[in-house]
Amino acid sequence: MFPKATIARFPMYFRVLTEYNHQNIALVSSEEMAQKLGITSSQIRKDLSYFGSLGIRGAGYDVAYLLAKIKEVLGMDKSRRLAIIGAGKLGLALAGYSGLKQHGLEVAALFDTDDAKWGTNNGPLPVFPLTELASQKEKLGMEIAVLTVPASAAQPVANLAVKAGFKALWNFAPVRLVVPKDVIVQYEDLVVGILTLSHHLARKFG
Amino acid sequence: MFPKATIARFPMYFRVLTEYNHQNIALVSSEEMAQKLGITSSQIRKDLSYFGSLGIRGAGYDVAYLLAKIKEVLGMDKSRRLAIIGAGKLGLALAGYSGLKQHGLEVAALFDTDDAKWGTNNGPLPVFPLTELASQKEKLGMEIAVLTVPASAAQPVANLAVKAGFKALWNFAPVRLVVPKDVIVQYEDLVVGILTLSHHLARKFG
DNA sequence: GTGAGATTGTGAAAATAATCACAAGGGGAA
DNA sequence: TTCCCCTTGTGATTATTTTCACAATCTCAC
Ligand SMILES: NC(=O)c1ccc[n+]([C@@H]2O[C@H](COP(=O)([O-])OP(=O)(O)OC[C@H]3O[C@@H](n4cnc5c(N)ncnc54)[C@H](O)[C@@H]3O)[C@@H](O)[C@H]2O)c1
Ligand SMILES: NC(=O)c1ccc[n+]([C@@H]2O[C@H](COP(=O)([O-])OP(=O)(O)OC[C@H]3O[C@@H](n4cnc5c(N)ncnc54)[C@H](O)[C@@H]3O)[C@@H](O)[C@H]2O)c1
Repeated sequence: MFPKATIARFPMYFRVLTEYNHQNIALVSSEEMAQKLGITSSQIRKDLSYFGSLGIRGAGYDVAYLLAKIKEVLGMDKSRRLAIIGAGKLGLALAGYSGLKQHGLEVAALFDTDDAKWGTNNGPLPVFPLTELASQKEKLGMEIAVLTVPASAAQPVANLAVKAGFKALWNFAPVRLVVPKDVIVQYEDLVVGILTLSHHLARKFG
Repeated sequence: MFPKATIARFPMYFRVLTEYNHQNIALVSSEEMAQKLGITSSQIRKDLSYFGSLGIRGAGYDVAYLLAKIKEVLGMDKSRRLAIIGAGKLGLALAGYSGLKQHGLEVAALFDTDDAKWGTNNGPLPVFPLTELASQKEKLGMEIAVLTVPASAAQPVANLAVKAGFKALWNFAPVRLVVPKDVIVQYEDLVVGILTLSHHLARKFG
């Protein structure tokens, strides 16, 4: 129903709308948002048109209403709970990232095979042995598994997550995962962004 | 010359080719790579066709040669040095990420305004006061500035980076930056990935 | 050297995404 | 109410990306 490219822009819209909301601005035009976001206003209108007709001609969009709609389509209307598997450098950084909560995403627990990491010494969040993944999933109601383990561990960990009942995996390891087709995997490859920069530098300067 | 979408897949190709190389496999077919990567072989052939004709019909692609070509186009033939600005949770995770070096990217130093972070107590890398950005850029030969500062600091920090002569910024703060048009900004919005998952979960389950 | 089998390279077609351009409303002043 | 101004919503157009399909041509076994 919503194009992928449109879904990918909604988080950005969510953030500027939240800002307008805090400033008690009730109406905002596509042109105003476009300026702030560095994209075209027709892009915004086209994206929002997939909701049906929710703007007010001559005036703009109702900030609070649009915000509610975007939250709904992104599944932010109820808070979703995450399990972070791999309490290493990246896993702990994500666990302490306030941006997640601001988008309705709550890290409920971390998991690791290293017993030195177990317990609550790493901050407010508990680190459990990986063997407890399935039981804690039920207890804490977690829906999304975040994979921040070394590449070599990613596939076995994914298998465990699938067996534990996770239907959505957010994978930071640079590895393609094989999973049943009712399980969705979102790959996060940070190297792409910086190598794109490197590519442009190489073209321009050498 | 190379489509954006193609450039975005090169890092992935680079990794499987490196793997084949370590296994002393000299030739690889597009179908073999495709299987491993979960994409179509025609996608791979089309991507590689922008180099001109470098495969061997009936046999496949020369792993070492293809690797060299991809390195070249991604600017990995010489090692590029990075400055990480913001020695917080994410900045330190990136500083300790071995994947960067494996792709020819070397973190040379971190910068922070917080004097408690200055020095070399955070590991092998020095953390400098932000005021030294320009001078250290020259001394260490850094080309890319990585912004891992709070959203509110991102624009002022970007201004400093531009003034220091950086022509490429890798920005993790959820903020659009205004920069001169000879400066490239690559935005990294981690929330997009996980909200895409959340969206799918909401469609499927509610 | 020849033929069978494999794999590339690439035009053409299809799918997806972005931009354009303007008719259709809605707001608000007088 | 009427008229003017503003902004949406969207069909049409253009751009980009992916997929298809197969001729071209290379390898290798014999
Ligand atoms: N550090 C970064 O900034 C960064 C950036 C992008 C991608 N990544 C990727 O994220 C992953 C983690 O990177 P990192 O830098 O945090 O590494 P890390 O070594 O700091 O952390 C990995 C953690 O996973 C744990 N672990 C190992 N095997 C496990 C298993 N089978 N089950 C559960 N836990 C296990 C380890 O004990 C460790 O705590 C890697 O795949 C890396 O490529 C990291
Ligand atoms: N933590 C994550 O996993 C994560 C994920 C995605 C995006 N981000 C984004 O990355 C940025 C940093 O996040 P974090 O979690 O590392 O925060 P953090 O608070 O741990 O680190 C921020 C660091 O920036 C420093 N700083 C503040 N103002 C500065 C300035 N003007 N110049 C230089 N340094 C300055 C602080 O002293 C601190 O060390 C934020 O914009 C956040 O939205 C973080």
